[in-house]
Amino acid sequence: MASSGLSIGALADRTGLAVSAIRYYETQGLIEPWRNSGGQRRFHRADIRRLSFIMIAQKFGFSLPEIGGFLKALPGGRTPTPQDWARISEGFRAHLDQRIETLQQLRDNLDGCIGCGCLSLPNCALYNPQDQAAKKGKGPRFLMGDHSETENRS
Amino acid sequence: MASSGLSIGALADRTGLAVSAIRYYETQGLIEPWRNSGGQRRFHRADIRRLSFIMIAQKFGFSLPEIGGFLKALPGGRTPTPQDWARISEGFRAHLDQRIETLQQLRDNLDGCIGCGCLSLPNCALYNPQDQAAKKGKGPRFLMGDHSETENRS
DNA sequence: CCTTGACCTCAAGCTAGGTTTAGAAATTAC
DNA sequence: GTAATTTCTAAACCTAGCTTGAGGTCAAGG
Repeated sequence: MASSGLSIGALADRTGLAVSAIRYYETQGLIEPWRNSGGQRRFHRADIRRLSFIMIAQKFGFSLPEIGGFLKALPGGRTPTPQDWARISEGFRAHLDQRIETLQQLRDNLDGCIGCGCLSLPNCALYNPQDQAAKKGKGPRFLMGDHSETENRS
Repeated sequence: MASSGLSIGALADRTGLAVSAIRYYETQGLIEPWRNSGGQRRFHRADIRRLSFIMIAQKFGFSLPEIGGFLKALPGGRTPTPQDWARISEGFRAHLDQRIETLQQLRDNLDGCIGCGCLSLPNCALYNPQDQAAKKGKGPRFLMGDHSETENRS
């Protein structure tokens, strides 16, 4: 019966995505359906998983191009195996750990700034233009110059 | 000399922000300059710190409306003291911890999915529509229905 | 066969967070 | 006092990630 692929509507139902979103992902190269004789898109059942991966990665804050990069690790020409998915998920997890660590570093720097009570130190790690905080010595951009704690208005 | 407030350009120089960005923040209610006799914006020196807080909070991924919410905790009518800033930073930190924890929970759920190798369990915590993952029992949206691991193409 | 619903393409619209541009007025520098 | 710089407003434009709408086609059911 359904041996000739899923319609876009069926895929939308299975994933919870809007039809328009799936079409958009196609324009972004994240999914590549084929067409039936009438020109309608047809999807592999494995694409359900592919779209689900996209949704999950978005939850983690990755952009569509980044997600496309992850998906390139999947084999072309055959249906990905569970092992393929496990491999891509591990690579994904590494990026994720990186992201969490960066946030934690930023938070710890914030703690330091709460400690000093100023939020305005020129050498405050939070003002480093790189997300890699606390890279002291590497020409920290002088974002804050206001260091008088008790100025008055008017 | 400069006792009547900072011009927008001076503030831009002190913070590293673009002049246009500062004006935009004003339209979003994040900063409220007064006007001089010629109609030009004038800013308090304390606004340097305010803008820096905005920049930091953005690094952490908060939206401008969220940041506006944090800033409402600052006193109106007087220049915020270091203590004021320490207080707001602590509230901010709580949101931040929450955000990190949510990410970690998601990551741990991903680990579970790597473990099961499927990425397609209907009860997988990652498919919960809420960012609060792992809320089993609360009618998890059935996002994935594909559970045959070895289907073939064509 | 004929209707209805799903699907097609293309273009425009939307939110967030801004930047750019244009023309005019204010301020600063010499 | 003039020239250069800055600032002003308003509107248009930009990217990401979509949604909506118009107008037309395809597919499935009775």
